Order: sequence, then C-alpha cells, then structure tokens
Amino acid sequence: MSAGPHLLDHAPLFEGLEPDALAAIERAARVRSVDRGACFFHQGDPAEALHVLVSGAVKMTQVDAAGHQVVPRVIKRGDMFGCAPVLSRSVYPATADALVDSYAWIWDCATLQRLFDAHPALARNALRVVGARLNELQDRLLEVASIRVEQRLARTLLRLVRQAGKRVDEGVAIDMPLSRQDLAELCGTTLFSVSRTLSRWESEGLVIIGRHRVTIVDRHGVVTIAEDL
Amino acid sequence: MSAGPHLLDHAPLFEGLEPDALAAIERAARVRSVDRGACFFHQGDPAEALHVLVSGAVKMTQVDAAGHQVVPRVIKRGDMFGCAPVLSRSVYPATADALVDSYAWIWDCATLQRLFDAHPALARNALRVVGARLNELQDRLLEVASIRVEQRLARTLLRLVRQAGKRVDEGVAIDMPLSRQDLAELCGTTLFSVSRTLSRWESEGLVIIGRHRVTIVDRHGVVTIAEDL
DNA sequence: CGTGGCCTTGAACACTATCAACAACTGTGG
DNA sequence: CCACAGTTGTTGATAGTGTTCAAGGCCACG
Repeated sequence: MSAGPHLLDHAPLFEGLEPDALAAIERAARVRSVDRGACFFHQGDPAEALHVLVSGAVKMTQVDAAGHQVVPRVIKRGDMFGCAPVLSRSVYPATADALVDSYAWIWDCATLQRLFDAHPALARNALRVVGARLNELQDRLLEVASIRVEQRLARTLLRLVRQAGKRVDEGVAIDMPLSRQDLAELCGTTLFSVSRTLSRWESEGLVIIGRHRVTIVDRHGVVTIAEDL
Repeated sequence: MSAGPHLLDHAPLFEGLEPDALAAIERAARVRSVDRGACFFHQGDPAEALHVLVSGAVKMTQVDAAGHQVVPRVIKRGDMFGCAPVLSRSVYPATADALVDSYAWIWDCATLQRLFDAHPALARNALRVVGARLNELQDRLLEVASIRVEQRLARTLLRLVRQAGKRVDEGVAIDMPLSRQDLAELCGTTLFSVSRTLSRWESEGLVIIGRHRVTIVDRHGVVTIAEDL
C-alpha cells in the first residue's frame, strides 16, 4: 500500500510533471481517512478540496429533487474525485460515500490555486482529465438512452472489472462491495432487474454472484451480451 | 447581426478578458459558414478547431456502433462547440450539423495554443466552461435514468426555450427547426412518443405544434409537468 | 403536380417497473 | 452459542409505459 510519488505520477492530473513539482504537490497534500459507510462530502456541500484516493473504494451518488438516485461513478486507488474546486464550482455535485475504510490525499482550494499558478502544466492536465470525463459521461448518456437494461448491465460490469477487477480462482471479481441497488443506480435501472438478470447469468455460468459481490466467470460471454453479438 | 467583441465577451470561454486580449483573440479567428443541412465536422474527424457560433443553429449528434443516435445538445449564437481541441482530444466526439445556414468563428489548434499561452486566464475559463458542461451532462444522465418520457420531454422543451426561445404572439417559440426525431434524440426516446405527447399537449392547449416547430403557449403548464407537480 | 420527407395515429407487443412476500445473510447482544 | 433484528437479495404476479410496426395524411419543394 505504498503511497509514494508513484501514485501521484499515475493520477492523470499530475501525469508527466517534473519530479520536483510532484514532490511539492505531495508535500502540499493533506490526508483524510473515512470509515466504511461514512462519507467524504455530501452533494451540495461547499467544494473545499480536490481528492485523490490512496486506498479503499468510494461511490459517488447524485440525487434529484424527487429522490431519484444515480451513481455516476465509483472511485478506486489513484482516481481523482471531488474535482469541483478544479472546475471553479462552488459546491460538490454529488455525494462521496466510502464503500470500505478509505484514505485519500486532499488539496484545498487555496493550495490548489497556488499549485496551478506554479505549475502551468497542471492546467493542461486538468483539461485533459475533464475532457475524458466528459466523453465518458456522453457515452453513458448514449447508453442509457438507447440500449436495454441487460446490455447496460453487462457493460457496467465490464467497466467495473476494468476499473476494479481482481483475479480470483473462478475468474475476475469486482473488488468493491456493491449492492444490487448500487449496480442498479450505476446502470440506470432497478435493483429487481439487476437481481433477476444476474441470477439468470449465474444459471448460465456467466458469473458468480454473492452478497455485495459479483465475479465474472465467462468474460467473453458477457462481452457478447454487452456488444449485442 | 453584429458580431463584434460583444459576442466574444459573452462566450464563457472569453469572459472577463482584457479588451486588448479580446481584440487579439478576435483577430486570430477565422470564419466558416455552412449551409443548412451540411455539417461543420463529423464525429471521428480529427479535432482541428474550436468553434463559436455567430449566427444560425447547429445540432450536435452522437452515434454508437449499433447506429443509435442521441443529440447531446444544440448550439445557438454565442455558444461554443467543437471544444475537443481545448480538451486535448484528437477527434470530435460528435457531429455538428447546421439546422439553418450558419456562420462561425473558429480557432485552429496552433492558434489556440498560442492564445492559451498568451492569456493564462483562458485556461481558468476553459475549466469553468467544461465544468458547467459536465454538470449539465450529469443532470441529463440522472434525468434519462430516472424520469418518464413525458416529464423528460417537458424539461427538454423548457431547456430549448431557455436557450433559443423567441417571443411570438401565441407564446414562446423554439427558434430552431427541430424534427420530432431530433426532439426524440434530445430526450432519449422515439419520435412516436414525442409526436403522441406533443399532440396531446396541443389538444390540452399547452403548446402549438407545427412542422419542425414547437411553440409553448402555457409555460406554467409545461413546468407543472416537468416538475411533476 | 408529383415525389419524398415528415408527421400522425392505431394496435400489438415487449420490456421493465412496481409491489408483495419471503428467504438468506450479517451483525449484535444476551 | 444462539436468538433476534435489520438489511440485503430473490422471485412471482401484475400492470403500465413505451417501443415497434404498419398505414396513411400532410406539407414543402422541385
């Protein structure tokens, strides 16, 4: 669980910076740890800091006036979250709940401002990162708007595996305790549909399911569904 | 249809810049006009320039491998589009079709680079702009994932009116020739559902519909539907 | 005018949400 | 170690929403 400059260097925001810049950035970081079930910040809180997850897992959730929820994304080691300060936004647009005990580096607004001024390359990186996120969101919009639940769920699982896959004996497990409800909110459907679909897939030998746990056994089979082949 | 510095000053990317900076930016712009039905660029084309629409109307569309389409947004006078170069993306993620004869200012990558270097405030603006776009997309994701077609359509119309509303005798018209199909792709449904819903609303006196045209008569009524009151 | 594109409407059907009841598991405290 | 409460997950029945397909009308433009 080393959290040296390697982690920072791999965080896209800090990619390709000079070693001394990275060192300065690391020195400027503060740390914050949050127990399972607690949260780093709530939707609507004033945006105070940029976060990079060092260990653990975090679920972002967004809720509308009527109480409907979505999970725009989940966060693993090395991922940035709480980017609002970088984007000059005054409040966090989503809530960040720790799925397991988690530990993050954070930089408050003032510090961030200073770093941006001192290292102009940061701004370029920030734009790249945000651009990527934008693309990701556009893809999900296209997905939710135009394909069926089963296919969406398959794609969601593949995304999760890519992001947080862990090799185990039976295949690749998603190394994050996600409930059926969480999965449903990740792919824009109900927990019932998720439960049903996963049960069927398990009986077909595509996956193994457990409480807060999904393991992909036949990845190719899941890809076939995701791509509608 | 003056297109002086005022337009640039109102484009969020150039907001708050010094007058001489604005003048330099304007001098660096090239122009491009595109006839109705033609397009500025296609999804997948190499990202060559940032655009700001000076006159006309543009529809962005994104298509997936299976041919499903969505319209992430429409563009009116003063709006930026084709931001890919700003985000260091190599290709445009969507197609920009002119709904009517349109005219835009454009800045190619090299020029943009030069402007960014010369005017550091541009980078901050760019991040703000992209942050806003990100929020907008997250909202739409929440919307598509969790609310019904009728309500989505109401919200879509209200958004369009806010962006491109034109006062007319009967109410507020959407000043842009959008087909039922376009509307469907804007709110993630089918042209049939849009047609049906609009017909019903017309019979209830909420809107007046025409070919490529929607006029909101009872805005409050539409808001009622949009907010599910 | 005639042709093609756009729009409307009806009917059937597929999908998925909703609801209810229950089963399985986790963690807690006796 | 067991009992219990609370949470999480499963499954069936049902109904509603929205898509799909087909047929026809309307409008704009050449």
